[in-house]
Amino acid sequence: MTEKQEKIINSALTLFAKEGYTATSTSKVAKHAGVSEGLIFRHFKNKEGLLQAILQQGEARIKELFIPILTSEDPKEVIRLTLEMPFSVTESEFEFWKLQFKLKWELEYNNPEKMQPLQQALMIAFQKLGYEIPELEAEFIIVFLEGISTAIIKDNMSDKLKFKEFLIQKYKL
Amino acid sequence: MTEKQEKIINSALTLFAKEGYTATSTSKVAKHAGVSEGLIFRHFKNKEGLLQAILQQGEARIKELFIPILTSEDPKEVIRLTLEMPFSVTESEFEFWKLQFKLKWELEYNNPEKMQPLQQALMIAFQKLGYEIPELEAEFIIVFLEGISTAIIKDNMSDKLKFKEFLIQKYKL
DNA sequence: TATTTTTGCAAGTGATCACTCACTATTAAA
DNA sequence: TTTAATAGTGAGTGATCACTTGCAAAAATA
Repeated sequence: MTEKQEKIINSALTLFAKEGYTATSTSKVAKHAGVSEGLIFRHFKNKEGLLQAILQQGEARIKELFIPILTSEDPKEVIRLTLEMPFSVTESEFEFWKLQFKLKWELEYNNPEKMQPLQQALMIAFQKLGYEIPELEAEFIIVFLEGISTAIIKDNMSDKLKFKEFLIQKYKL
Repeated sequence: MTEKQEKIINSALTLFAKEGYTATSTSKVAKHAGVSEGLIFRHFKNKEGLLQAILQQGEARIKELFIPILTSEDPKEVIRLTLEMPFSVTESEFEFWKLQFKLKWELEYNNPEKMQPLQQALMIAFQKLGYEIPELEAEFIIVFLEGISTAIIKDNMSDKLKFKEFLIQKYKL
């Protein structure tokens, strides 16, 4: 991975997350990265290839965030870590996180199965805690996660800290 | 409103909701509607004007769906009707509903204040029911609504009916 | 050191973009 | 029935789109 190659990926991530994939031209990416437009196609074949490179690189980073949740034996910790996740996305991951949501609507990128290991872990956690319908409790959290994430990315939440504490209290974690 | 004008609006709504606003060209809209491309600009000035016409027309229809919730005196009914809303979007409103979500991410259309009357009504409902922190309970529902809507539009919900019943039971409605 | 491979750029390519313009057909008012 | 306004068309416009090509510089390999 050359220095210019990384600059292209970073610029593209920034612009795709801000303006959207379709609305961002390859010439804009090149200008932002300070390289010739042709170089994008030399390295990534086409615009779609550039996007895939960004996604591949980002998903590798995201996967690590799931490890502590999926390996925990304590059911309350599983639920707490899951609910806290959207509140603890770092500045550096924020752009990639936002891009994921944009792509879900802009292109028809639909892979809910990405969430399934988490949903399974949540179900087991609720089972351990004696909830009546653990599958639906787990699905409830997954569905709710989408709402929290949107509210945080769009900065529509009145008080993040208060809301987080409210959730923890609601599930007695 | 001429017949061709309506055809343009309907075609644009369909295509914008399916392919996205930026990715849908005015020539595509014209072809789908069976009119000349120039007519779009005669009637709506530009592409943005066409979008605004769609939004204006749709929002008028949507507002009516909120009336029964906002006028109800029964707190349990307020909450139940709110939670049931995403499950009862009719076939004919589905496209417009989907478009709303697409635009929220594609363009930076961000007007959370549209939800505020509903959030206020929910807060009062939770207050009447004696909940400890009614403001956060109301915000919780609003945030959750985003998640349910996404799951339904993207068809990611295992069993809509079961999930709806689960929600009603959860709030003892 | 000589040769090959990779990296990079500038200047293109045709296609498509949103939009305009000159003009005709239809409708409505005078 | 004449006049004026509106509805509608089709062939354009320059700008921008994703992408290609030819060639030079740099780096890696021999």
